[in-house]
Amino acid sequence: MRGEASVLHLDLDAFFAAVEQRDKPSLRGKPVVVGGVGGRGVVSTASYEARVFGVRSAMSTREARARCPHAAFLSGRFHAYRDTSDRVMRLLREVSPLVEPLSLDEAFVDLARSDLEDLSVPSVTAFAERLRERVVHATGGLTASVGVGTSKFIAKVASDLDKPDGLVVVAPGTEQELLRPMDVRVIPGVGPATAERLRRVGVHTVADLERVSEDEMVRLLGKASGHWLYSLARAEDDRPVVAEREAKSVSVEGTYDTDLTDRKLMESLLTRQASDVSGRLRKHGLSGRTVTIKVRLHDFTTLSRSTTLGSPTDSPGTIGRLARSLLADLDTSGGVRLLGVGVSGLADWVQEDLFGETAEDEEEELPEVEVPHHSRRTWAPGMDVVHAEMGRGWVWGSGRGVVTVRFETADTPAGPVRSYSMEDPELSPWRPDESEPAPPA
DNA sequence: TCTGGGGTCCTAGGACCC
DNA sequence: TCTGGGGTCCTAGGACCC
Repeated sequence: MRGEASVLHLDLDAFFAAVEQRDKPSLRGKPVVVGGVGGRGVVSTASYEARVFGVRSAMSTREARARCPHAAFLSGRFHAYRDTSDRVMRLLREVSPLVEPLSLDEAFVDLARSDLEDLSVPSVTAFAERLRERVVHATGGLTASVGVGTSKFIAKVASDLDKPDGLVVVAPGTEQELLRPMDVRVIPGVGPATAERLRRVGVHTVADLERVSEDEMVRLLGKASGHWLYSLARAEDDRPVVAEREAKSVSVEGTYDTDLTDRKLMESLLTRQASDVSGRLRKHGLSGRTVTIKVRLHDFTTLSRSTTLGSPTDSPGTIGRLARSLLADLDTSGGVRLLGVGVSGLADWVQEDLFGETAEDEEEELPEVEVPHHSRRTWAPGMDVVHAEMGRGWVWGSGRGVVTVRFETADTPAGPVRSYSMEDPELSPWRPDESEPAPPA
């Protein structure tokens, strides 16, 4: 905790929805919901017009539709969000070299490293107001809520106090009186589970929490959380603003509209995910030693299995092979709703292959295939898995704009199954009056 | 047809080593 | 017959964040 309010937290208001409203004037003033539009999608961001109807982040899209049927439901344009976010982060870096992005729409800025010499409350307030105006200008009209305080914790709490389009500067020395009446959930790290544990011992507010001894807190919540909460309850937070943080893991996962039961299909999907992970590792010059798969069963139980190599890899073949072998040990007979692949234990170098590049280490090229028009019509966004005959292969559709084509060639009836996915925005919308071909046997 | 995706951090137990 | 103790690595699961 510093002597002056020099930590700034900026949060773009209803960011994804605001970008959509900026780019599509017809959506302005109307409820907009960005998130998964499939059968198992959840809301990522709701515009303030949609929040009036009780639509919230992390709510299932199904429920959001029930609450606000007339909202525009959009699946998101991440390039546009990334682009707008970059503009904001660039602007913040003009203000201070020490900017810590937390996500596309949030960042801490260390004002102690800015050109602002006078860190008094009036000076910081005027500075933050100017910054908010510059954000509006830089983004083509998006507003931001800003909080400033003597620590990250206080700055973040402050930015939340006057949303949207607000500014709160917490004067040094007033932190505890601000926090005491607040719910314990304002403390970062206190989620539903911790809040429930605290509630059971009669702790609801930060003031309640302040009365609990450090030993008691550690007994209740474990070492790390106990000490952490003990400090934050007293507004003690010395975490520095850190500009560069290295990635610790890279992962890809997907939830399917219909539970998967076909092991061959699961293996195909893992293979595809492994290649996506590999691509992202390579793009950033990374490789990792630990490969993990994540499997969520039909009843939402979530399993993970991992294995660690002697040296790091970024090879799609290696990652895919390990992922498939980890899956082999799991009982998925009840159906699988989510599959994922991740790599951790990252190093910014790849082990030199002492024996030279081996061909089998790379996944073989998947075939380029033309998806015939008749199969496109059978695809439906958010619908159950769709099967369509297609020459010697057949098409499975799952998830918006993604078609997975799977081949079982006539000459190798029991041979290897290969698959690839393609994204095709033209595949929607689905026209329900059109008949579907029968699924393959 | 409740419950995304991409992350981080923590805990606890077992293996293994000295 | 006894059965310490610290450190590190690995695995699995869970809580949490945006």
